[in-house]
Amino acid sequence: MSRVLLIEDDPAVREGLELALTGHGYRVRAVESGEQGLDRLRTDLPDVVVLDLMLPGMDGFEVCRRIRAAGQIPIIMLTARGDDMDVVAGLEAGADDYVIKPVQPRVLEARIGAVLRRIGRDQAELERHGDLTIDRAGIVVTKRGVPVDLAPTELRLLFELSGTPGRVHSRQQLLESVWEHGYFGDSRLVDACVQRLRAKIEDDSAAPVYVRTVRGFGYRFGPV
Amino acid sequence: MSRVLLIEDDPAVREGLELALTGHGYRVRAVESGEQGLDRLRTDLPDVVVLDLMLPGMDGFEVCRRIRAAGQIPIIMLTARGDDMDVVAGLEAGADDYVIKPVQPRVLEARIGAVLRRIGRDQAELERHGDLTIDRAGIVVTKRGVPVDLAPTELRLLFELSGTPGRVHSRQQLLESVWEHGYFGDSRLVDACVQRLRAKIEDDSAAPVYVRTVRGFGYRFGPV
DNA sequence: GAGGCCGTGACACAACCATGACATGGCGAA
DNA sequence: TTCGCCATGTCATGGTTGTGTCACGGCCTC
Repeated sequence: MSRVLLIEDDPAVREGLELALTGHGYRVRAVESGEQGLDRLRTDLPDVVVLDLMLPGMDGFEVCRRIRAAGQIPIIMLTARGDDMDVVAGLEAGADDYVIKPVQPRVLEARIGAVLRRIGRDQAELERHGDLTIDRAGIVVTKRGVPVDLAPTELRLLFELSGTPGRVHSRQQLLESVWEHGYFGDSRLVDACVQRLRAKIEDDSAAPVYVRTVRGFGYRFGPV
Repeated sequence: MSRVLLIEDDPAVREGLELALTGHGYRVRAVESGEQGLDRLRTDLPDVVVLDLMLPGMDGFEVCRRIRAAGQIPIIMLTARGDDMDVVAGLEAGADDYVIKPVQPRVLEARIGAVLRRIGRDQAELERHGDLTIDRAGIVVTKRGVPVDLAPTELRLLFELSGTPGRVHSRQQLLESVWEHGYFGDSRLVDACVQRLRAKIEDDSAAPVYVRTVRGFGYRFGPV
């Protein structure tokens, strides 16, 4: 089931499209401004963004550029009939496709389907946590777009922690889930691995942002 | 330099677009009927087809379907303003994109650019991955135009890996998908096959570009 | 201020992978 | 049919990289 982020200020259009898309099996998140859309982007990780060009506040082109900067989520623009120059500008701002208003739900569905087919199984599954991007399928972690070179155990540890952000994992739990085979040794092993991981993903490993220590309990990924 | 096959019966539009596209660095072949277009398709191997829907003789939808049947060359439709149902039908017939008449050359160029950019990282009939071209239908792999002689298992391995570029395949997964029959033996078998494959497709098998090792996890085709 | 908890760096060995050699078996050519 | 080639699986070797352990020292908490 694919997730669609719909950014459209006109309530009638928004609700109509939301209904139509939901009815066709998409999970839709509909918001009414670019700012809200960019907020949602970080938490919802949609597979495709449908973006109205004419928005109050931040305009569609700016939103488009910012979404592009954040990753490779495909963008379908909604544009007023006849504004060919808008189309050109939108495509140059990084949009993948456009649909001319008034929008026929069937047309939009066809376009979304086409975009998803193209993107396919490739990059549908990127997790973003602040500056960090985690691609579990590709086993790639990037920070601000730069790949980070992590060892296997460090990767498994990061995957485990980032799988449930905000939750504290005890050393014992981590030994069982990351190291798998019943482990007898010192639980300080986890500390060592955390340290190596921090050295690679944190800006300042003395003040970690991603992997935080919860004194007396274990480690937590992400926000406080 | 990309090749465009333009199928358009109106001489004024045809010549105007031909001129504009040529001026922007495309090699354009312009014909005036679907039949001529299909003929040209075989000899010219264009990177993209621009197809008018309203054609004398064989109509655009039929041409579209036949181009699709012949391969995965992307198709951009030219459609009359306001015919949303034509758009849907065109997309269902296999078109990748559409532009509404009257056509602004800049719009068409942007659409062609967008389509070609997508192909770049996606797949046409021939998948291109850097210097490597994979023709799954013809079971042919060429490198810089030179056919590479691969053994059956090496081919299956390459197909499996390149089918999901960027995704890491574990040795176990590969044993199941490439070797099929429930396999007990050493998973180092995969290593051996990878090594043989590399010897044939990599420039420097010590610094592989196509099939990369992901230590502790498996192998990945393509980009980092 | 004391005790416990954690971060840090060093180091040895263990795991992992590339490589080449070799045995086997299937298939086609003569 | 027989021979020979080629594809494939197995194994041993060696180099590289990752990992577990330890000891020390700092910091937080009580």
